[in-house]
Amino acid sequence: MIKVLLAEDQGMMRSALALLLDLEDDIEVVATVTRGDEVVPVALTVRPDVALLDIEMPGASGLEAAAGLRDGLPGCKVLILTTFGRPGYLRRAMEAGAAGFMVKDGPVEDLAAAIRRVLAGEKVIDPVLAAAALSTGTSPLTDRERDVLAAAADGAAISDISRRLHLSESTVRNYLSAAIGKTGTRNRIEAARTARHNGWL
Amino acid sequence: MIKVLLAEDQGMMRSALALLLDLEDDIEVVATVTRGDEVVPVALTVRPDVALLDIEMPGASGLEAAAGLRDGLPGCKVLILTTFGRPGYLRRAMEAGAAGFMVKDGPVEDLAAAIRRVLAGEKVIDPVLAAAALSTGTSPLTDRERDVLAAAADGAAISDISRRLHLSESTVRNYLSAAIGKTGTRNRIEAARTARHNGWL
DNA sequence: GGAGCACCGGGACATTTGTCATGACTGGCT
DNA sequence: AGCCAGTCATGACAAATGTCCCGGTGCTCC
Repeated sequence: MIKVLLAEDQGMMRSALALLLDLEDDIEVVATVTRGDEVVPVALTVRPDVALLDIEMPGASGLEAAAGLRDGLPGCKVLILTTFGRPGYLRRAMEAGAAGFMVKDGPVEDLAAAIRRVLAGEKVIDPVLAAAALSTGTSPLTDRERDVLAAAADGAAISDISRRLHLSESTVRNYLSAAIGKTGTRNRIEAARTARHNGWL
Repeated sequence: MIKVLLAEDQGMMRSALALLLDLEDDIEVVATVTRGDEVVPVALTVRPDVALLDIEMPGASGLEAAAGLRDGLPGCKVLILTTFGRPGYLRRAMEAGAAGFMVKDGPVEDLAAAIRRVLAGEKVIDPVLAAAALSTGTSPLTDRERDVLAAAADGAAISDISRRLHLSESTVRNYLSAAIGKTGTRNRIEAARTARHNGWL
């Protein structure tokens, strides 16, 4: 019996997946959590064989949770399940020690198959996405550029960002300008869009 | 037997819902579509009792599809199913003749119950959301303000927008300024955010 | 026949944003 | 030691943005 931990914040998706996976003869969902920061503590008590993690979750992202599991429960295989096939997500998932990366596309049957395959030691990765991740390359943004761009993305003015990050306004402008240049865009809005699209944010 | 048409673009959610609804004794998913503009044509051939529509879909939104069904197949009840509980979405859904509005939260069991209730002639609406929709009120933006704000939201500069919408740059600035004022925000990014959050975009 | 509103545009203005050159400090790498 | 990248900062400048006037057109409603 394969013991699965399911982390997914959207209620309907969570309950649907749990029901459908339980229908499989060899799979048992032993725990479901709705927040990223609940993954590791719960996993430590229920000891699942596979953790199925959404990326966008409150508390902590699935990628952070994956890194936590690698350190805290190395025997547990991590399968990332996400809505968005962002190249940067895949890259970060692999760096966090994930064994598989699936997009919430394609039928649910694939999911059970993927669970069995990661448990058998295989890596499960969408080939289209893998190619995109390789072609897009790694994020060109430095940590600070990412911070500043993320802050700018939700409408903060230069002065707001400078206060939030304890930087001078000039510095913020420089980082923002660098981010715009590196993303090949023309303003902060476009820069934030492409960064998000590539999973760099 | 309740005949259901399911419109949902995300593969995993679509197949999961279809499977689970088919497990119900009195419900049968007679058609699934992945695009908003497929809803009406398919519905006209399969004649479902209930249409379960996602809002965010390629081709046409679920709200547009709902309006199309009201005109083309008035006997068919429309149940909107969406990720985002935006007040404006609910309002527009009701205006498009929807019989119910559900958020993709809460368990899947609710869905089957909602289907039976709309078929019985009831309106099914999340009470929390209904209150939010009433308190938020209708969109203060005029058509043009919405157009301009939507264009600005994905990074277009004033000059880009003026070309795209065949307006003078002065006019674009005026509309944008009006949108910022009406949303009570400080720049186009914040304005776009709150407009999106309220379902005004 | 006003009053009100959505629409479209112009001009002037202050503010914000983005660019560029420059420099200091740090830590890592060779 | 020299070199490079990342971090933080200044100042100056051009360009874009946002605000506030103003004017005109149509349309609807009372």
